[in-house]
Amino acid sequence: MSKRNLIEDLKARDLIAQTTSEEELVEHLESGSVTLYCGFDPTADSLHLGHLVPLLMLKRFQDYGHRPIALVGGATGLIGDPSFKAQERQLNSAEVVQNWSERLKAQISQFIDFGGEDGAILANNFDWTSNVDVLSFLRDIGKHFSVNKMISKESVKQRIDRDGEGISFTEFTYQILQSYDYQKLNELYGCSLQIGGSDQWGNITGGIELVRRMNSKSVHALTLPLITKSDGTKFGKTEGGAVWLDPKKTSPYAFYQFWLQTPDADVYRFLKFFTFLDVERIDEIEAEDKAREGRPEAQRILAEEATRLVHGEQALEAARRITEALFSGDHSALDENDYSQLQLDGLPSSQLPESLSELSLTSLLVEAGVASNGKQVKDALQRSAVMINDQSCSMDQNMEAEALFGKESARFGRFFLVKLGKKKHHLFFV
RNA sequence: GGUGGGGUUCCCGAGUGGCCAAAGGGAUCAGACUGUAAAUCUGACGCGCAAGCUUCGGUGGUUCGAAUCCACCCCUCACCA
Repeated sequence: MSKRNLIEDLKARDLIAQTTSEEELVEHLESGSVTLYCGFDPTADSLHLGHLVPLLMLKRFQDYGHRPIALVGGATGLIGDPSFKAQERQLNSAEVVQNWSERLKAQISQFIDFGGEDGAILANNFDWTSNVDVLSFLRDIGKHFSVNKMISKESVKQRIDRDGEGISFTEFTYQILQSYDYQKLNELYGCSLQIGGSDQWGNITGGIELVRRMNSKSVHALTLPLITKSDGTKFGKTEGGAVWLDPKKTSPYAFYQFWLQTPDADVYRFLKFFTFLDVERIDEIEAEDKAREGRPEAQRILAEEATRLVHGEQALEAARRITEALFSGDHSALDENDYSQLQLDGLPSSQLPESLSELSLTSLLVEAGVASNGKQVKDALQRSAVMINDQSCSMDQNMEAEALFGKESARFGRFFLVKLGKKKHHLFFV
C-alpha cells in the first residue's frame, strides 16, 4: 500500500469526478474509520462491468480501514432511476426484482470482506422502505423536498425540458427514495459518505440535505467519473452485449479476452481504474511499453489483474491456457488432454449433431452460437475466414459439412477446432 | 376531456401510393494493413446456401399495388381545460 492518503491515490487514478468540500472530506477520512455506502440497483440478474468501478472503490476504502456498506436497491429497483436516462423505463415485477436482489447480494459478497465485527455491511433498502405508509412518507420525508429544486436537477432536466419525453411521478420520486436511504444508513450505521457514479450526484446531494434536516448531521459525497473510451463508443459492451461479472453470463475466458482487446489509448487509464496496482507501477509499465515499441504489455497485465479480481486465480489460469492454445498459432502442439482441458476451461464448445448430411455450415455455426446469423458465416466463408482444424473453407463447401467434419479429419478422432475470423473460436466434439 | 405532435429494421433518423427490405449516420461483424490495438480502406449488416420469405405501433379497409391513403384502437409527448 502506498503511503499517500486515499484521496490522493484516487486522484492519481482519476477516480474522482466530484466531492463535497475536499478539505472536509480528507479531514473526515483521516479522523478515523468512516462508514460509507454505495447503492446497486437490481436492473438485471448480474452486475456488469459498469458496476465494477464503484465496487472496487468500496474495496479501496476498506483497504484504507474504512467500513463499506453495499446497498442493494430492492426498493429503488422497483422504481427506476431516471437520472440522465432519456426515456421512462419499464417497471419490473416485484418477484423479479426480489430475485435479482438476491443474486446481486451473492455477487457483491465476493468482492468485499464482510467478515468480522467491523467488516462490511450488506443492506437492502427494501427493508426500511417497504413498510413506510404513504402519509408518513409524504409528511415526514416529502416535506423536506422542494419540487422546485427537484425539477431543476440536471439529472432530470432533459426529461422535463425535452420535447417528446416526460417523466412519471414514480421515477421523479426516485431521488427522494435514494435520499431516504442515506438518511437511514446514517441513522442506523453512522454512514457519512456516499459514493456513486457521477450521474448520481444529484441524488446524493439530495440525501446529504435530508440527513442534515432529519439527523442534523453533515455528511459527504464522492462521485466517480463515467468510464469512457477514447473512440467514443460505450465502454463495457461487446458484440453479445454487456460484459457481466457472472461467469455463467460472461465466461472468464471471454472476460479475459475483453480486457486483452483494450485499445492502447485506454489501457493505462483502465489499469488505474480496474486494478489495485500502484499508480507508480502503472506509470512504469507505460514507460516500458513506450520504450520497447511493438506490442505493449499493458493489455496482458490488465486482463490478468481484472480477471483474477473478478473470477479468481484458477479461472485466470484457465483463461490464459485457452488463450495460449488458440492464439499461439500452432494447434498441432495440443495433445488430447489439452483439448479436453479447453472444454473444461470454458472455451465455447458443442457436440456435433448425429447427421450432418442435410446441414449447411452456416446453420451449424449459427446454431452453435459462433455467429448470430448465416450472413456473417457466409461473409466469412467468402473471405476464407472460417477454419476447421486449421483448414480454411470456402463458400462452395457450405453444404459439405459432412465431409469437412469427417471422422478421419478430427483431431484425436473427436475434436474440431473451428475459428471464425481472428478471434472467435469454438470447439466441436463428436 | 379538448387541441396539436409522435410511434420506421439494434440505436438515431429519412421516407408520405409503385423505382422500398426501406436513404444517411452510429453500433456491430468479416477482409486488407497490424500487435487479438488504433487509424485507414473494402465488404456485410430483417431471415434464408439459394429459390424465396417476413417487416415499418395494432386491427380492419380502399387499391392491380400501402411504411405511405381511410377507420377504429393502443402507447407516448406538449399545450389547454
